[in-house]
Amino acid sequence: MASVSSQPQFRYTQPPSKVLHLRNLPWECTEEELIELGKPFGKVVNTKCNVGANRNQAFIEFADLNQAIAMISYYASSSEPAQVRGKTVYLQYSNRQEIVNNKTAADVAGNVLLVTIEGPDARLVSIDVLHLVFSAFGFVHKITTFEKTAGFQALVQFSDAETATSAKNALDGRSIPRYLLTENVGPCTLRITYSGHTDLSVKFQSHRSRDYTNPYLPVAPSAIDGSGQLTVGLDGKKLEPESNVLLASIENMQYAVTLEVLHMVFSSFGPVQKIAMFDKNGGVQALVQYPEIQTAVAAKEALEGHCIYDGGFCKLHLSYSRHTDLSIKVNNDRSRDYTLPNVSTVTMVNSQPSILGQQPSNVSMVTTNPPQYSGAQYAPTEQVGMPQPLAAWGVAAAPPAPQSMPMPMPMSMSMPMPMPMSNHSYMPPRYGNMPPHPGTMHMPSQSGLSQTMVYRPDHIQ
DNA sequence: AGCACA
Repeated sequence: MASVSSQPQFRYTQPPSKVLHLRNLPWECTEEELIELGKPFGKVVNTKCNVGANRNQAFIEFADLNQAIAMISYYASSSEPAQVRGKTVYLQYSNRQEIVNNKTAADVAGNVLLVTIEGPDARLVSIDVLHLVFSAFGFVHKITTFEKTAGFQALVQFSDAETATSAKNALDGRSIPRYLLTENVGPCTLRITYSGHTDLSVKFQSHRSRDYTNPYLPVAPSAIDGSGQLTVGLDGKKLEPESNVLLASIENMQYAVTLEVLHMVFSSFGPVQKIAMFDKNGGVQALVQYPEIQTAVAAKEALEGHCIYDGGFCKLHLSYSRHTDLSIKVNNDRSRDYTLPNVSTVTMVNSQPSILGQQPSNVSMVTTNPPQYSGAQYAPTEQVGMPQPLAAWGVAAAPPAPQSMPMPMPMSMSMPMPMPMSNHSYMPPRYGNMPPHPGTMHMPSQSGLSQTMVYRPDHIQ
């Protein structure tokens, strides 16, 4: 009962302190402005701004008590009051002797970001999408994801605080571009603060965590079945059984994708036996049959996510079909069996003006001499055309140019392959003449290669 | 216009 202090809550004179209390500050007064204000009187060693319910109070701590006294004394007798941005601020000694800055980790810039993915389908966002998004700002060392009361969160580790800061500034409050998400995933907004961590501990490559600096890290046992086969991809999705038949869906189909175009694109990997195109929930899909599973695998890995046309148009999404042999009933503009001894069909395909350049789409040649996609083909060929990643985020100010840090050790399971055509005899098309398409932009791939430009027809200019 | 989220 006797514990209530007899001290008045506010006194009109206070014992000197090297900490000064400021009030009536302008909205969102910065630390810099406080330092500017105190600097004439001594060394400001600490500040705290945005204090109080109205966030218009602050504290300045001087190195020496005499400096604080000098400032108070000066303004006590000055005809000009202390001002910040023309607003009079009121000074007095603080009733504390030092500023205690309970800066949380979230306030201290660090190399690791705490990312909260907001949205009803947030947990459907794969770690690969996060990696792609954050790689636009620099090499991402590690990512861990977890569920907390705050929702679905990720820790994203960069080399340094500067890189992390540029990512934070550009991405905080923004939504992941729709084209990076599958159709079943709703809008996902990113909330980003700094994490107190400096180095994440990643034990396994899994659908929950990755260490991009250590591709030899074992894959999580939970992702491997009894046979030692991967049943879960590193993105956490179940791996479909491989098949010689690919299901291609075409996103953002601004231009007609014909059977011939598909044949040409897919023939780069080996002979295409059959193609069947059909409409599926508003889009166009196609089944593409190779004789060999390996060919389909190569085509899928190389083409997945890439666009048939420059500019983000006609983006391919590939999966393995359950089919192994398509039954083509009729050769028309939607379906074709290239194995039939139908001279007119073969002639037509081979006499197609060689849109791809000099390379004839000679099926047998490709068959006997399949393209090899070795590491040498990682050589970036499209730096000129590297799009700014953030246009899709609706950011007015251009972000720093994406740094295409090469992976020290590419993880073959998650690395997008460079376009197979890049080093072929014809040149990949450059950005330039394509009609712009608002709202569509490409994220840079981890390898630094553009993800676009499978093929560019002459008839589109 | 009066002292720092617990």
